Amino acid sequence: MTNDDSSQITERKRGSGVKLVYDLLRDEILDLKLVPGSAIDEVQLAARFGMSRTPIREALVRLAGEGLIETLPNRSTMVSNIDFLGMPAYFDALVLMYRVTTRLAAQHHRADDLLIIRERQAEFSAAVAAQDALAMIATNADFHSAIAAAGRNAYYANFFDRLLGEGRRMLRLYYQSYEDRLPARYVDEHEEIIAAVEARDVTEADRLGKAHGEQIVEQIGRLLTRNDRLDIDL
Amino acid sequence: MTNDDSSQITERKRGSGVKLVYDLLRDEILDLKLVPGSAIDEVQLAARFGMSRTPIREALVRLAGEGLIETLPNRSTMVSNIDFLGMPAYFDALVLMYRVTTRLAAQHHRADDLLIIRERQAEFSAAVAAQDALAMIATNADFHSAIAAAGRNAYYANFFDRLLGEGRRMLRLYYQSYEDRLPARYVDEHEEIIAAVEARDVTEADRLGKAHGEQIVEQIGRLLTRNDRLDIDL
DNA sequence: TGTATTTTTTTTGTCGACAAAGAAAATGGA
DNA sequence: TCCATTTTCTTTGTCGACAAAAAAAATACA
Repeated sequence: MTNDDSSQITERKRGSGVKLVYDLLRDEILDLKLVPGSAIDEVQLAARFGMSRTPIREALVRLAGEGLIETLPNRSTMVSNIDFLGMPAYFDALVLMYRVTTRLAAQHHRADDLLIIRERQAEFSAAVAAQDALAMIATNADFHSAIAAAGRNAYYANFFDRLLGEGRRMLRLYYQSYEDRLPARYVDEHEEIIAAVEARDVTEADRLGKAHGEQIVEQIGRLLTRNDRLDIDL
Repeated sequence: MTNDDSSQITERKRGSGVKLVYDLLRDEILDLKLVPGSAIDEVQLAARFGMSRTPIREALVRLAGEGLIETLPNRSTMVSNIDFLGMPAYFDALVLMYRVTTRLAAQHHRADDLLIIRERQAEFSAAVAAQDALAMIATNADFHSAIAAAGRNAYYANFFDRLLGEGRRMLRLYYQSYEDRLPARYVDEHEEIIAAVEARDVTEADRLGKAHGEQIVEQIGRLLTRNDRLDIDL
């Protein structure tokens, strides 16, 4: 069981609590362990983590800042719903960022960037081999995040990270249904991207980034049109 | 003294305090009333606003989430420094967003969007006429934010808003030196943009957005190379 | 039985207080 | 006088408690 919460009330370092709660909650939201629309109770979380409501609250504020939870004034805070109506806009932004970050990585990457990128790709590849859907999704996001970091534009990288986070939830929907269908293809595409980046072939990097993004978008779109009975309310 | 804080301790509605502090602090940061690098004291703010540290803290957490303040663990939190080293990256992102949002506005705007955009343009024009530098900067950002909103892509709009916010600080530096130099030109350019958006001329909107962005970038660049003795530490 | 009103419950927003973590100041020794 | 160590001071991080708001339940009335 991954969700074993026999939380021993261990001594925590001052200030580490917020990050702990934030990271865990963020992961649970992005992995859809916390269903969109479900309520979040502060006191319950406080009990679960063995701490006061204050640090919990701070973590929630940060999550709200990223749009991962929504907080009705004076009333319950809940996990944000996936904005299906906004998906065209999302995909538009995502593909553009795929292009821009890959292109910039080809231009500005340094030697050690490639090491990190290859590491992420190895992790992704391992997750695919292990058929671990959750790990695939997370490591895929990490891979592209590393590409963005190599592009040396913090503004794009931040924005892209946010998009990838939101994307994790949609990909989770995807892999819930089609489980281990064609991720091998993504491994190959990642390899191509790495090659283009290493060769500093900006045009090719741009093309591959665009193709990779549109690929994913198309897959998700196909899922949503074929299997539109989701256990999540719009 | 602009900072006259004879704050009468008036009754506030529950939950309004955070927004109050957040908005005011954000404005003060973006207008450079709070100097980058200067320390922020929670108890002082609490006294100033006549409330407890808790809502102050929440406002600070949100500001930190947007990168407007930085918080050293256990030690003072301070207004974020302007990242001059990252300026090329910033300008790159800014110009791209000028293009994308203007282009999308031309595609997707609706009738009432234009009303709002014209309103913002009127406010900007008024600020220029009144030679009110701070108002010029703020209303200029509002104008482009309205354009982005008309583009109907919340992801771009959010990102662009963040960039424009950061830009307000740099523009503030600009107008501190060159005061009321050539904003009239911007008014005209805004009018051209409005016309292109209204005509749904995507190509022209893209071109104008790009030109407008590069214009501003060039201005700031010229300032920084000519007058590099800033009263702000890197 | 159905609806309006009151009461209770639940959950958030705010507060004051205290402990921890550094930084600054004070002390002591050479 | 200079440096190391201890002490004080400042500022944050966390806590438990209480009040406000809204929802849910209970009550009263037709």
